[in-house]
Amino acid sequence: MVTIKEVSELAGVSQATVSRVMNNSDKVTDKTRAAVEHAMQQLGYRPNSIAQSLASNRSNSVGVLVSELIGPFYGPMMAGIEHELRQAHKHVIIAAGHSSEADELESIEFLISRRCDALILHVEAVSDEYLINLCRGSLPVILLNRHIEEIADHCISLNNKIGGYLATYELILQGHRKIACITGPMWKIDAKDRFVGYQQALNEAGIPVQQDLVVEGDFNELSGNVGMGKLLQQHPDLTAVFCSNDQMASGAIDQLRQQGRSIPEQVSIIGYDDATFAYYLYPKLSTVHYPVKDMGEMAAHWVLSKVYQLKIRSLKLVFEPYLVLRDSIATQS
Amino acid sequence: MVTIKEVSELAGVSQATVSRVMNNSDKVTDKTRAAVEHAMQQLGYRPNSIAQSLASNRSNSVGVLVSELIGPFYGPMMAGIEHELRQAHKHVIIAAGHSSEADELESIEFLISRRCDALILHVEAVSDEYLINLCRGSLPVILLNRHIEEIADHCISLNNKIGGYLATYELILQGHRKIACITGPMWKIDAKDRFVGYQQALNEAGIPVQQDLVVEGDFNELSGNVGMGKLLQQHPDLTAVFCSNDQMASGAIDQLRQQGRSIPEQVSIIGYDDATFAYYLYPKLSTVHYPVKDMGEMAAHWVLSKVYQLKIRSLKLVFEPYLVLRDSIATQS
DNA sequence: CAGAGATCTGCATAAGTATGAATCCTTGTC
DNA sequence: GACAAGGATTCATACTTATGCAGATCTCTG
Repeated sequence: MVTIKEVSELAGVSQATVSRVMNNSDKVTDKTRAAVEHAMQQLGYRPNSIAQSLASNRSNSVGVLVSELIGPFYGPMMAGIEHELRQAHKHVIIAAGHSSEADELESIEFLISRRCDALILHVEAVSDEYLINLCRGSLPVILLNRHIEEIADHCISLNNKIGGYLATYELILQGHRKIACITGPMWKIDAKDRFVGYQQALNEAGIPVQQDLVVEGDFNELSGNVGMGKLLQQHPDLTAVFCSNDQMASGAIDQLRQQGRSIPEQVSIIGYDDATFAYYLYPKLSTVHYPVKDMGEMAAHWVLSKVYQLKIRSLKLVFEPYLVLRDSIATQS
Repeated sequence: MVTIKEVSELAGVSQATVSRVMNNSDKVTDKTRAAVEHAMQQLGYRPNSIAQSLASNRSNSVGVLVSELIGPFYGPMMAGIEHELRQAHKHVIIAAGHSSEADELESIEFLISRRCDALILHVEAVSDEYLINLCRGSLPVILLNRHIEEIADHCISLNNKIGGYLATYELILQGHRKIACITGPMWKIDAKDRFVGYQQALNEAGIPVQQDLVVEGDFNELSGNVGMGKLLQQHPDLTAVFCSNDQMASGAIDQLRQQGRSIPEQVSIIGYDDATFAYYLYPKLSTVHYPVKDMGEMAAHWVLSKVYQLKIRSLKLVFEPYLVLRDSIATQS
């Protein structure tokens, strides 16, 4: 590998000058710059970024930890992050946490030991306390899809209340009154917020919230299927269901179809997340779009601005979801 | 940050000894080892992996380039790679190429300049020549999902002929005789091979291959939709279709439904890839499973064995797909 | 107990770049 | 032509760890 030294010798300057040419930090004459650049060309010089990192105490790499690499979330998120960071010539080092606390902690250690300049975390299992502590440290950390009040300025999250509200409001708007809800696991703040939005929309429309129109799922498909079964048993006359994510919506659709109910003619369905497969469901699922990619981009922007001093137009920390209307909702008269 | 020096001072040994304790390369007395480890504990020492890399000329990182981060493919692939490499404490640096030659080339440069110990590439746009050259260099490179004869031992690929064969064979087995095919773009070797498998299965069954039962698509949904339209126009009596990927299968299903054909009762469909959404289609799509995750794992194994001298049981370079039968195929009598 | 041999430890240097301090050179002024 | 001012360049050192070689210590044998 050709080093800065060889370049300097060929160009007839010192190593320091070559370094300065690369970082165009200090003033360099056009003439010497040209000479150096020519020498670099000629030798096919590539700076050794490891050595750069050691000397500058900057690794130029950002660690990204996601709870799961598989699933509809990770792709768009990573795409957003990678795209933005790369333009700034920063490296993305990834790690997966597999939704287990031990794994997530280990992954964070792993990334720290790699001397990442910043961390973008999409974690589930790790405790608030740990994260608060982490953020208080010297290593810049941004949390994706998680909101912790004490370190709110380190959190990029989605306003799930609005999402739940929008979904329910749309159903109301289409004339539905008997609107069921299959929630996510209520210990998850996301699930809770979405449910809050649901209640709020009903309240505003003067429709009482009936406890037995609400079933708690676990964000997996099967629970949507089972939940739908329960709901139909108790309320055969319901006309619409808000599912707290698309997986459960898919399960619910299966159950409805099994019972011979047509969608959306007899029962309207709305999901949440706008996962890739939502489009492929039949009928194509109307849902609440979760702007994961935008949020990934924003996390990258945050890092670029806080860590690498790039000027960023604006930093938005709380995102708002929006409706994606497809074919799973019908007007109820 | 606490360095090896501080550790050595606290432990009362030299830096070299501390280094040896970490790498347990040379013999170290249990006593001194204990002293050193105690000191490390006490100071909360974390080795600086940047410095390690510089000194050892090993970055312990593997560059992974994928053409697209979004899409059903890369999640499982990345998961497979990350999982295996992490167990060996290697870092994964990712880059996306966006299916453009310039971007892919730049990404490769980018990863090389990061001094990756090896590269795992999933590229589309870059030429064979370039890759052959790259593989001839000193940096270990493995190609995922691409087969180039000259460097076959650097390629992990899927036997697409078998896949096409299996899919078609299954349709024949279910009694179908009038089997159409929506291929991918024929300049892609994958698409071609899948089609070859289709032809072979028909030949073996003594069914003539009819050119007007074959339509060329572009792997996107719309082309499946359009292609299906054409096929139905010319052959209203066809009973089965082999689609060269799941996206096109989805498009074909839409078209069939639009024309009031029931699936699988009137027309059977089989896809290819087993993308996540295949399960969510209606009817749940029977398809050919593409073992992306396994292939990602194998790429990681390859790297671990070639670059880091880990012992790996076996290296498999050509994978075989298998059928996943769900609800989109019916028996034809 | 001497001495050979084996085992362990320390010294010194190397890896490639960044950067503050010091020096050199250029330019302009009188 | 001398000198100052300021810009361009170089010098020297730092960043942190790995490792060949030499030296130190220990173990065992005769």
